[in-house]
Amino acid sequence: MLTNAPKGTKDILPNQVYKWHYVENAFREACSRYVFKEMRTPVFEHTELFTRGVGDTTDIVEKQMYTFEDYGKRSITLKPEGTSPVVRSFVEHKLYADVQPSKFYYIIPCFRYEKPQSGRLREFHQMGIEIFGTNNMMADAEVIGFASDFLNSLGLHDLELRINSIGCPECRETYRQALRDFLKDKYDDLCDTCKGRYDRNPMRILDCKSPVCQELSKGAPYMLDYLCEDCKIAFDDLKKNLDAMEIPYIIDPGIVRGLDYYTKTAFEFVTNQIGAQGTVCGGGRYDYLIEQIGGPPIPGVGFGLGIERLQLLLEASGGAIPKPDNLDVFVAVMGERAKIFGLKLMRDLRKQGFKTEMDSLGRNIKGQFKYADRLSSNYTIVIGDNELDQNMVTIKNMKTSTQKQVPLQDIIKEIVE
RNA sequence: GUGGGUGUAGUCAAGCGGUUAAGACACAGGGUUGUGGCUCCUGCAUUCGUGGGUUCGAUUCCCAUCACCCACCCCA
Repeated sequence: MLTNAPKGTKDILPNQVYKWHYVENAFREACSRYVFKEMRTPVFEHTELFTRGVGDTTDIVEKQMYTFEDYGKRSITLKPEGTSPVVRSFVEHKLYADVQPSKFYYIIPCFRYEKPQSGRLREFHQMGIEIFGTNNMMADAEVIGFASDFLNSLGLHDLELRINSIGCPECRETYRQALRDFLKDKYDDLCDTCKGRYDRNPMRILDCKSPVCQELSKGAPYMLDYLCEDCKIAFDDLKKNLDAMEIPYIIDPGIVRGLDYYTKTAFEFVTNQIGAQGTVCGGGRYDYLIEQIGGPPIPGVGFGLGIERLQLLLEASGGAIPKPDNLDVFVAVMGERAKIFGLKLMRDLRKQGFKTEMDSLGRNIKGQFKYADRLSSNYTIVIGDNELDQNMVTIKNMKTSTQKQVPLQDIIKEIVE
């Protein structure tokens, strides 16, 4: 147990971490082009932020949060998602007094007590963006367009973008009732899980996997048909914007976000290449969240993108992430004098910006070359008594297997070319 | 929370009731007392996730337990 990471957590090992750097750097660059500024918030927050923000009847809040009491008797929760903390910080620091709209991004760990499976962990990582302060569907389109561009930039082109409108609190309740009315006399035939959904979230019944429920829900009304005028205009607007930006999408009336704060726009980027958990990126609009948390009535829209799922997808789609070079120079030494000399040389080379390494296990010269090879060094510098006596070093190009003796002062010149 | 699958070295694995647990890769050392990638040699599991049970005998059969994986649910 002592040597096992906790269930649902994963170490990112040194030979894998370059993939994370690559993806994170690409994301930061995209954010820079789209003019989103990073916001860093604590790993934990007051529990109430999430019960109020995410919604206290959601699965996340009901049974998935890592909540504990600290020594000051405060109820603390490890972030289960990224949006509420950004909202909290926005309100706390009164950033709505800055020029609007506000555009933020974050790269964070999230924690949910889940049963782990492929693409689902208890600690996972999200990159996300948020736009606060505009009702304009341009913002929704920008957020979706950002996700699309970012994914494309990683060589991922065949993700499916699904969009939907889940309405505002008013029209959604009308719709739910319409759905219940439709299913009322079919209730007894629904599967057990859907019987539970009937009261709580009848919209879920529509995408139940059970063939019986699928049959029963045929002909059921769509949320899209129950949108109020305002929501309908917004959805049409969104589609118009996406068309203008030439972003392909499919309308999926089955999309329902699991966090209560969403309104109107809901979207997902989905793949079938990484198992059952195929939603790589999910987001939408949340017009009442900021107000609910105690801020002014300011609307917002954003998305969260799962880094682990992204990595799985990159793996599955063969998207090659370039491996960084391991080593420029290996300094091989023979004897005590050479070692002392090599130590200084290694330090100089590193100061000059070269990735440089020496052996510290006392390997013989053959062993040192083998080690240099394992580190895929471009050059190996050999220092022995001969070299020291002549004030020269031997430089071997490991790729071409050629070597020559050069004066000490010419080492760097030799390596650079 | 519910279901299914798997657990033999760092990794991939064979063995499936009988004396010392194949093999490959990796790793370490050597063949060459100053030169890597190829080749050759040597080393590398008193033990088969853990604990019980059955048996003269268990890595092999049974039970429990733990871990990992996958799916449902839900989500990133």
